Amino acid sequence: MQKRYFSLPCSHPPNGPPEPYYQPAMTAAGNHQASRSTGRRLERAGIRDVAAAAGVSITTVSDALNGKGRLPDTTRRHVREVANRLGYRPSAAARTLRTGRSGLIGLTVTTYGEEPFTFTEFAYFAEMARSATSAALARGYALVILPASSHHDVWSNVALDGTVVIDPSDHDPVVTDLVRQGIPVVSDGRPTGNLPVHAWVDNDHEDAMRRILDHLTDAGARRIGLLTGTSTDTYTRLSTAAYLDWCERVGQEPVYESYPAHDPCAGAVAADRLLARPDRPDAVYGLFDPNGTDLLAAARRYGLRVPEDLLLVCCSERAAYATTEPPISTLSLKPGRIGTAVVQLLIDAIEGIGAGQPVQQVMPTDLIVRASSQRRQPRTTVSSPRPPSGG
Amino acid sequence: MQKRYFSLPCSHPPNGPPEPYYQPAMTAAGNHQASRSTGRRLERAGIRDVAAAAGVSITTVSDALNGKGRLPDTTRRHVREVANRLGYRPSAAARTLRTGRSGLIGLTVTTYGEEPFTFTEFAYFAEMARSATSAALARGYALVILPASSHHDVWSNVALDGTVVIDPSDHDPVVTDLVRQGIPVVSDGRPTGNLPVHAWVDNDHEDAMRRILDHLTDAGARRIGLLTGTSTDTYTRLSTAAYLDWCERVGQEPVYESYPAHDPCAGAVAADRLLARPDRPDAVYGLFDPNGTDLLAAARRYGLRVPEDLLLVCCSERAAYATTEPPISTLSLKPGRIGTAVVQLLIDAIEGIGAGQPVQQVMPTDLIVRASSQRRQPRTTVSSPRPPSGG
DNA sequence: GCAGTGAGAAGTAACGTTTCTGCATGAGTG
DNA sequence: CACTCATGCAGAAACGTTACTTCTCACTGC
Repeated sequence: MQKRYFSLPCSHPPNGPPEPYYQPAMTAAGNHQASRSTGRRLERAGIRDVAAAAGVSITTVSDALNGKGRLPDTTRRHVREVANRLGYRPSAAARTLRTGRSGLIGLTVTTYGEEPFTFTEFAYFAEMARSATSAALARGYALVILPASSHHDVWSNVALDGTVVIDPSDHDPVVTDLVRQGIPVVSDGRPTGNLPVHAWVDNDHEDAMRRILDHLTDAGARRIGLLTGTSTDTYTRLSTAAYLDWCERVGQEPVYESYPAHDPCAGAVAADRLLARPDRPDAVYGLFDPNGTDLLAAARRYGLRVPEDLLLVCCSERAAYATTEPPISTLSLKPGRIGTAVVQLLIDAIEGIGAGQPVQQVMPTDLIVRASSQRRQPRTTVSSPRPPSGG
Repeated sequence: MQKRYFSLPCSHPPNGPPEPYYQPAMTAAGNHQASRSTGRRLERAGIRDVAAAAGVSITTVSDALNGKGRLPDTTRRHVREVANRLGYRPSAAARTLRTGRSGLIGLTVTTYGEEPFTFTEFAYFAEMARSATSAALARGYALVILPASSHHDVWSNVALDGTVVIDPSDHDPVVTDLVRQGIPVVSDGRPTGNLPVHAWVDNDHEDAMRRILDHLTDAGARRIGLLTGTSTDTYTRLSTAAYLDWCERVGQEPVYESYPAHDPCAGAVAADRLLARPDRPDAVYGLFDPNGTDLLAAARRYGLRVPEDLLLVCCSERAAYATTEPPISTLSLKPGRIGTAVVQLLIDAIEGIGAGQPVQQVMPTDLIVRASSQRRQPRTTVSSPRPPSGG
């Protein structure tokens, strides 16, 4: 026991708080150590040491600490006290090897460049990761952050009970490999292609689109434009399809511009293009996080007032949109709820709850209405609606 | 191989993409399985199966795959091919148990409430975590997110090679326990008390404070106020001390208000208090992330123009401060660099590089000067400096 | 012809748990 | 009184690696 303290920069005395049942217990560990030829570094007390010190078998120690077996409370308490006194910590590796459970969940984010996180979806990811961590912890699991397209080494070096994948790409090799190994995978976002995930959680993007378009119409919009992406992920696809669908239903000619969503500059250019069109929309919804500022800047360049001349909504989790001039209405995907749901489904799959049935869970979104999409503002004089410039 | 697919909600045919070298290889695993009495779930190929299939011993397999031992390239290649064909993945748990290395690093964030992340430092934490993850991955380690004051269970359930602690509190029980187990701990932020971390990384807060105060003076400030915290963490302590020191040196009466930094509302109140004082400062530095908006709002309430009547700087990583009206100068702690440095030090300690000497590393900060702290603005007419209202 | 050498590979003991099985003992039954 | 049966515990076999030691040749130099 003292030896352990010698090598540590620890200033308090080697004798801990007074404990009952004190015996020269570490001698057992000492003998044990002496019997082993390999001199390892800092010797931690193992289950054997506890068993020897408590005068029972290792079976009894294991059972006592794990609440299993048929043991009277006296034995259980005694073993626990001894374990405590020796500072015994079970080896996670040994337990994992034996039980096949590591208590570890992978959190995988798709990477666009070298860095493991995408910046475009950062606020979303941050909140999602936060809630996922919370949810996992609450059920006794910890999250390991892993990049989707990493060196394979890292992936195979960590024992995962399951993995959460955010926006998996088509035929993601990592996901396929994990599933092939029998490791449950749950994705945030509908998997494209036929990626064999066990479950997924996604927002109801079609419903969200309809609600936004209706909201803009209610606010007086006559021609609603869309800023969308060229990529083929489900979010973009579903949203754009819902927009086109809505246009057809209400009889509006679609007015949209698409750009590669992962290119931060392209958004501003596309926003400009959209407002430069002869059939300029009097309301725009931007599918991606930076579109709010992009559109606001473009509107300024064209001398358009928001919301008087142009109504604006964008999909984002950024708190900053509450304090822009004017504040911009946003659609929140509620990443916190998603993160929680994904983790719950994954752990259910890991623990065999729900019979391993694949599950799809569609989550609602939140439309946060701010000044940018309201013609009638509470604290302002009512401005008469302006006729749209092109129709 | 087919059996594995049966239990999966996988819609594509059981035969994957065409693979070279296909043989009924799983029979090896099958026999292996048959020889064992316990019928476990999905059988993964183990090193034994590879050895049997390749017609060599498990030692040879291990050596071939790990690049060790004395093996001719032919054997090595052969073993690798067989391993590949069987889809062999070494068991991380077994490796960890045997080698004592898990390749896992804990990332611990102090929690104020129930949630594992602090919101106040969120932009800082996000960037720090991102870069720490990158740095760890680059050296073959993965990060596990763990809350500082969590159920002890989670901590002892994961085999950690080391831990990064962000802003450890006084005598943190988790840190003390980890160190007692001989697990290297490196902290972001100087440890308070005599917490026995192996190394720490921190910004040069005194230097930062001096630079900011000098900058504000250069911009015309006559009386510089400080918005600071009541807590006793080193950041607050060092910064406040440096401020007082500077005041004494230049002969200015200190003008500061402190508030509990973890209370989001208190900041706005304290900002108000600061500007309501009879000896109102004509420049303010806010130590915490939200202080920029707090102070801007307070200035508006008092009819003070920024930067004409009040110069403003605050310590934050928020990108949003670049687009406020006016844009606010910020001090960036460069969390990316910190995250990288912390991880490097930790992995050095884990791998025994640097002889286990405790290391302290002080990192520079970045002052990002924006309109809020410049009386002379590039694109504006020069406004004559106003006399400070109180002195 | 024979010890010496070194390559190539096999044998086997750990690593620290959990869990299955088994062995006593004593109390309750017909 | 033989019997079941529950209780309290111990023994030992995994779990899947890695690493240390040993073995077998074939080839060298003397």
